[in-house]
Amino acid sequence: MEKDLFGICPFVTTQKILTGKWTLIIMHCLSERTIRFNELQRALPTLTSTTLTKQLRMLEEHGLIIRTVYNQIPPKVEYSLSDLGKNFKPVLDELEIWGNQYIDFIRNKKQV
Amino acid sequence: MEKDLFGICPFVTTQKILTGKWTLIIMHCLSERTIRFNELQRALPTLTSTTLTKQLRMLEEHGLIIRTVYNQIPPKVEYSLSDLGKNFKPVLDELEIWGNQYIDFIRNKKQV
DNA sequence: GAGGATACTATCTAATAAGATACTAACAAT
DNA sequence: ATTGTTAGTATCTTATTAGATAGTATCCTC
Repeated sequence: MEKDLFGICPFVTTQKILTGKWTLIIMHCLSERTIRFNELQRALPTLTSTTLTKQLRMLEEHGLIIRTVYNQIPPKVEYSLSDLGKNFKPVLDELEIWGNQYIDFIRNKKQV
Repeated sequence: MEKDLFGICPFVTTQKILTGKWTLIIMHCLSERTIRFNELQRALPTLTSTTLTKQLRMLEEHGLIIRTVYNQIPPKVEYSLSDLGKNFKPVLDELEIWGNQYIDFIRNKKQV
């Protein structure tokens, strides 16, 4: 993304944060509850641990999610939303509404 | 994006549509008014015509924007939102709010 | 002592996307 | 005849992402 607009324009800035291919569903999952790494993997079976780790790290770096490590064996790591992440909820809600509209739209197009 | 979730999950589906690096600001510009190719270029000076064309074509293919060609010389082509594109406005509004919050957040972080 | 559970990491390859550069068509004005 | 205008296209290179594969540490249970 352009340096000149990142940190200035809210659209360019947000787009940069949402570049990851899975960020929206991850954010959606976390908006429902705190969740463990493994649970996320099971929820998104087509996503490998390599990619999941990368996306989570990126969201953590951007301050949207919090990673909590429990010092036990076998390991336990929980992911939850930060305040900034929680404030993202209205975006997710609107995205869900629009996304479902879009899905209807393409279904109708195919039927004709 | 995964075929298994595209067209089913609203988040995965929307993320796919928003992959373009400039789609959000383009949608924002078009949500304010119908606009010509050249005007968009001037509004986004760091974006080349190659990339702008690609993004516009993609949004058109997905049914979010409408391309109107006026048969005159020099050429005139206008871009505007379809109904589906207009329905995207609430998402943009929430994104703008959150994006500005995020910008404040990183500014404060840097100051500390 | 073998296998399972968890949450990864390292390395590499493949796929996708962005951008640089140069060019085009057609007419109007100078 | 040359220049300007608009909305692109074609080609190529570079950058960014995703994903495949294999492996790690530590303890518990069988």
